[in-house]
Amino acid sequence: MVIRLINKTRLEHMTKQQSILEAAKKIFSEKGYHQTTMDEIALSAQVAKGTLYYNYASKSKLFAATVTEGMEEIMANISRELESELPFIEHFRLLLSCTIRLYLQHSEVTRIYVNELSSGIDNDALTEIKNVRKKFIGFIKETLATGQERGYLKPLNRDLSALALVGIVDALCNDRLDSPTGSPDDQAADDIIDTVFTILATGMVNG
Amino acid sequence: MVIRLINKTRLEHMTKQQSILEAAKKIFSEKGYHQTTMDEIALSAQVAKGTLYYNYASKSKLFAATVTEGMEEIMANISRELESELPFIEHFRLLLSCTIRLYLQHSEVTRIYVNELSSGIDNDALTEIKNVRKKFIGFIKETLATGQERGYLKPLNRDLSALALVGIVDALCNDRLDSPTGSPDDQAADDIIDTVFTILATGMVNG
Amino acid sequence: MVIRLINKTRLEHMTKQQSILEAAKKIFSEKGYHQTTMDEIALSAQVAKGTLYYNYASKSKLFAATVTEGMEEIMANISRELESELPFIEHFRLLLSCTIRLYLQHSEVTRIYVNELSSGIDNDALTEIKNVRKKFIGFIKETLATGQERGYLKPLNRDLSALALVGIVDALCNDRLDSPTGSPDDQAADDIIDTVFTILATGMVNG
Amino acid sequence: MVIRLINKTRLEHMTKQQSILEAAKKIFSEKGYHQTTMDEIALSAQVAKGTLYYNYASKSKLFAATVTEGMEEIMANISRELESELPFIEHFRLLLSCTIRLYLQHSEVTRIYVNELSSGIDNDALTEIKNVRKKFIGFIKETLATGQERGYLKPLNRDLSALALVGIVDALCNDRLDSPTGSPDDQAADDIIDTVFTILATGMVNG
DNA sequence: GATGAATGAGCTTTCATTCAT
DNA sequence: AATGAATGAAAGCTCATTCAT
Repeated sequence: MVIRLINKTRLEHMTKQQSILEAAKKIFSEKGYHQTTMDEIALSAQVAKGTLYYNYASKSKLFAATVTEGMEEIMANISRELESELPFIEHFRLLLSCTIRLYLQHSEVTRIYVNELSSGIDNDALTEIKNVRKKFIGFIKETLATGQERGYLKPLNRDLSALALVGIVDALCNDRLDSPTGSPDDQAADDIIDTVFTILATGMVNG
Repeated sequence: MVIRLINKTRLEHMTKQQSILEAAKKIFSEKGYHQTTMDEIALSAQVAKGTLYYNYASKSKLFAATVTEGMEEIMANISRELESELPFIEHFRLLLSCTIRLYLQHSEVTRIYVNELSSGIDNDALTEIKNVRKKFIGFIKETLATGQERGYLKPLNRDLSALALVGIVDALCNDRLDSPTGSPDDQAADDIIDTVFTILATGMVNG
Repeated sequence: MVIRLINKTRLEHMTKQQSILEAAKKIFSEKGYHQTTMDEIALSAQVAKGTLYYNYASKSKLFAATVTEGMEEIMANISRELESELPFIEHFRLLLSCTIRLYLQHSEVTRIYVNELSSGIDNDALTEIKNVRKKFIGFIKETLATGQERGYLKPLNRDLSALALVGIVDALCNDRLDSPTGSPDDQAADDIIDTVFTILATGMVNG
Repeated sequence: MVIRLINKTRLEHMTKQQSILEAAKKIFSEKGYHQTTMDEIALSAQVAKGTLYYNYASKSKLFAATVTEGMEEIMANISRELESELPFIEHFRLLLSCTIRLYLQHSEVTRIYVNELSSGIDNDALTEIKNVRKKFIGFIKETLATGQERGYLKPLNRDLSALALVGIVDALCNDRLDSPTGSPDDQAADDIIDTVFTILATGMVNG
């Protein structure tokens, strides 16, 4: 078992809580929920195992905290980037492009988020995670709703549309992160953004 | 722990292999890979635990066999339904509609397929499962390729397009299966088909 | 930590269930419920730890089984010895004498039984143990009831009388077993029997 | 986990030592030694966990202190009530009645005292607790000795007699405290006192 | 082919105790 | 005198897998 320790000097500037969360994010992302042990996280965060439990009631709570914290950061970032006033279609493109970019950038969290939504986490924690997902989809839905109200978007079922958007993004980003090259280069991100935008904006069918 | 046994008279017409696979499908689908134990599967299939290992080398191999067999049946069904000669756009709609219908119909398998692609299955078995997914996406890609070659579809990146299609279908069907109403009624399926078709064919943006 | 293994040749004539129960009886008696670990019992019974759990659902269930089985054997023995037809007062003395003798003989079980009735065993198991105690007290009550009905005994509250009898026996036997000399010799048993009989039959106060 | 805090205004009039002892008494009595954690005691006593260790070297020492302090208070009370000059038989009845009354009144301490004499407390502390018990029995023995010397009581083995007395009182009071009605009412106490007095004074046998 | 008792490595979790502040 | 974050040894329990029958 190879455990890469978090860079020492970074650790010194973190509280234990932070370094636990950091370590958890990394290892959950690499190995998935069930193949990650609390021992590994403790080792990687350079704290005693008891310290994990002093800060988080259980493995699943730590997991939920990891995902929640990570996704909320992503959502906050997207929100910030979308604040500018732009024509709707530009706005829509921006939504897609920054979502995809942040998905790929925060690959550790999103990998967990996309892949581990089921798989035997206890119910409390699972509920918490599903709530983040709902929040994220609700967030997308708002933009779509605005577009529909102003007549820019077709009056499709909003829930399904938002789900569709998220589904595309999940699938493409996850495949990208799974492919052997590893680090998401800009070229790949641009390809994904273009394809997703074209499909969602104008569909696949010609003229 | 409630284990619903498979209907007795059905069991009598099955080989042990089949009843194991049947039981595995049901339980993996209900509880996910990690929360399913070999004891439960044996109990539900009404065979001894040793018999599981007599037929499948390990839990993960049994899991892989379950998914593979299930998805291949779905793919065969889709192929069969697509054999008729139709104008391309009708063909495309048919692809979507029967994919979605079969996804919802075979909810046990597809639930597993969508949710458990990561999560700590050993590598051999994981590879096998990923191969089924590749096969499925390749299968979608073919139809898209035909459409592009004949000029019906825009010349988008084919891999990404196929992934996008599968991603939308995964997301919408899984959400449907997850929602409290439980049994997938036709109304819901039709909604999904319409929305997916509209989006993929003509996009979300108006005129 | 010193674990005395059960005599090898005896082990060969036992089923694993029996040797587990035997080992559990010995170790629970020596160290009490909480200081006994499942590892120790497994080691002493010469089975794997998993085997304990294959046969008993939990530590507390194993404990309950140990006490129940042991006490029921004692009760069966007392019953057998009381079958003869004797004048009531002889019968009463016999009840006391064989109870005390068997308490001291089966010191492993009775030590557990007297000392561990509270102390944090989970509720299911605790209920089971308390039921054995009730059964034992009920058993004593019957003899007292007979004596009262026939006019040999004073019409005292039967529950309290039975409790009193058991309380005296518990206290004296337990003190005896606790005292450094260890092995309960006949002299001590006879002293206890005489004292208990005198007190319970005729009281402490002089004529 | 429900922790009832000690009444605030009472707390203000106590030293930390006292409030720790008070909290310990309550919680040890409710849950037994092993199911009580130092966290709970600290919480209930409204001090930090470190403060527990500042005042008592270990959990078992705190436990021993709790029992010792409580039992010594009971013994002091009994002594005080027995100071009056009475005919021996009245004196004997008074010994029983005030012992039983105080047992039931101080149910928190006596419950601990009766139930937790074994169960894995470390040896130093255990010795201390056993000493209190010896002291209590010695205390009873004195009264019995006086009675024997003056010819009021039969010349039975004094140790065993004292043990018998304590055994009866333990068993009846503990059963009473364990029974669902909860609060020990006077009726119950009187029943116990009468029964115990009759049995110990004149025995169970008629005429 | 089929069985199920037996295994033991490995996991999460608990909690008395310590010690820098 | 008092604190409470941090510790880590130790425990109960799970379950995929094996193998004698």
